Amino acid sequence: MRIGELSERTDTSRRLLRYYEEQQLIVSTRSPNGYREYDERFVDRVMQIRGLLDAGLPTRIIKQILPCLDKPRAIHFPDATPEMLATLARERDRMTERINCLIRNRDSVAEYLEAVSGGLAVDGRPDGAAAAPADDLKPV
DNA sequence: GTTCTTACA
DNA sequence: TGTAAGAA
Repeated sequence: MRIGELSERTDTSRRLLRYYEEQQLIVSTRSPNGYREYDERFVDRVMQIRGLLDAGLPTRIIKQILPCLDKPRAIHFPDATPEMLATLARERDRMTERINCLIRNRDSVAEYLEAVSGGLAVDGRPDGAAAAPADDLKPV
């Protein structure tokens, strides 16, 4: 597929896709006309990259750990250098810190919301009816 | 019409 | 990251 389709399917701008490629987070082949051609599997790959980016990891780090995240279940100690393991552990801890921070802020906002709108959610829906993506952070 | 590169904000 | 220009 060309960049346009990958862009739509991953909800990522063409600009960003080219940038990711520049940072070597993804690769592509070229059609005779020069257009970038992507394999089906890159849809998932881009999604994962976005997730890591959203988690606050710099592209520099993502480039290093992406290969390992491809097959987390597989036992490939071969390329698991001590430096990389340390990096992963460090990033994991930073993620945990952010999650805790988000939870605190979410709870603060929720508390404020409940204090003002007596039982009526700001969006008009009954309390709790609104989607709460932040809940995905709880399991930590 | 879609994509490419380069460059600027 | 977005957007613009000029070419393919």
